[in-house]
Amino acid sequence: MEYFEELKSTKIFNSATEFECQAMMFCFKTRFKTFDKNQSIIKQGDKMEDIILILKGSGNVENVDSLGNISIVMQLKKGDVYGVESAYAGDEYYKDSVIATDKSLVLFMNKHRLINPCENRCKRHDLVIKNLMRLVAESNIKLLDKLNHISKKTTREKLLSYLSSVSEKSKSNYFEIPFNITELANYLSVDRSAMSFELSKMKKEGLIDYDKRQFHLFSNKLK
Amino acid sequence: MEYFEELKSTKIFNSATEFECQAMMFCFKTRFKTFDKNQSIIKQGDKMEDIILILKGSGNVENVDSLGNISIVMQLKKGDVYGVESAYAGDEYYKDSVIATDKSLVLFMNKHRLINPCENRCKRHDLVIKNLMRLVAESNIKLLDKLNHISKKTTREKLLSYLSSVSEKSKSNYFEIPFNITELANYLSVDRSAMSFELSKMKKEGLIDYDKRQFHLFSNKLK
DNA sequence: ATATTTTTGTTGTAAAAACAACACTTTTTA
DNA sequence: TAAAAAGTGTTGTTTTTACAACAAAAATAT
Repeated sequence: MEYFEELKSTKIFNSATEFECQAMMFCFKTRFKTFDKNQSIIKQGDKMEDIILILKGSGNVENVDSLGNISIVMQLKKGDVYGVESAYAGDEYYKDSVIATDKSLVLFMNKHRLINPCENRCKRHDLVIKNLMRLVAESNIKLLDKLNHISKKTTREKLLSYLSSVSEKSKSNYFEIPFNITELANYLSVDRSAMSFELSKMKKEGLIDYDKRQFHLFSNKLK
Repeated sequence: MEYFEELKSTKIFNSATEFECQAMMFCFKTRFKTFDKNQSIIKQGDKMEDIILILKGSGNVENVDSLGNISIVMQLKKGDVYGVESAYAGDEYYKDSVIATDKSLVLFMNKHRLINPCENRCKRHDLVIKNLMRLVAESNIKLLDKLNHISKKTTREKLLSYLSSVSEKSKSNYFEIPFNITELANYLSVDRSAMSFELSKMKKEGLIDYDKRQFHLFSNKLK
């Protein structure tokens, strides 16, 4: 079966055999599709038919509001899904776009087939739902994390909250962030130039050092 | 069985019989507890043992950061749970407080017992997990909603984004918000006095009208 | 390898927000 | 029902932000 190895390595299909996977692929009416960097995997406003699973590569969930402001809602890595909450909420249209940030392989699964109890009684469906639960819980954590950062009043506080959290996750004061500067500004919902200015200021003050996506946080200076 | 009616009316236990509920109460090592308005149901930083379910009343999930700023993360209503994501993430301590906003009845369920496959093979456990999934998905939606509001640049935009969303949900331009003014400021992460000032300004401009928690949105004026 | 596009840092200016202080109102409590 | 506490609206001041514009650097495409 094509792509079985990729499926096997995700949290959602991890415990299924090749045969079971094949049955589910049929049951969920799946399609595999590849995307180049910067291609749209999902377009905000399009009719929502599928829940997607990233099998290779990565993507950004982006939202454009009525004034044209772009916000990066969250990032998707290998094994992540997008659309589960919306499917449960019964949304008809995608509320965000998903843009590939690398060459990517994506699995599209029919949302009704995936979240509703299976008439075909395909053996592993219940287990997949259980696995999905863990993924949705993780997505929740990501959102809470982001909320924590952007709830801060000043740009500096937002930056420090974000950088500290990445630093903590990587268990080091030296770490790489998964955004470029422009994207980080969109993620933190601040003006890019103002943020860039604030970063330089923090560098001058000896709070942080950085080059491209590489950061060093002088945590001893953060009283 | 005590409180069976309350359990029955929640999404998570909705499909279980009294006997099954009783078994699960034992299996999840549950405790029922009542709270007065403004009492702490959960204290940020306390050891996390339980996932809670609101059976009567309501509560606010609040987070206090290192600078003392209070943020209302989300609201919990009857049938809502708190702590599922943290349990999956393996958090040891509660990351937020939950404060009763009414006289409330709360069910405490041991987190390990709830989220792990059941050795006792208690019949309905799988179904409960599936129901839980829907709740976590809903909580996800709430967070995305909030994120949408506070990602806006100005206080006015935040207010309009929030008020529009409440208006939409209540399908009317006249609606009641579930916050007082101070709480709304904490929810939107803006300064209370500045927000109060902005609200008056919007009232003067004829964009909105309000009194206490009652709002009227003149949507025709919002270009 | 060169041209083109995108990203980045910097600046000045105008707008908006936070903060602090205070009087007044409403709600809670004893 | 009186006293205390909590919530609200308003104001002036200071700090911070957004916005616009531009040059330089880096990344991408041809």
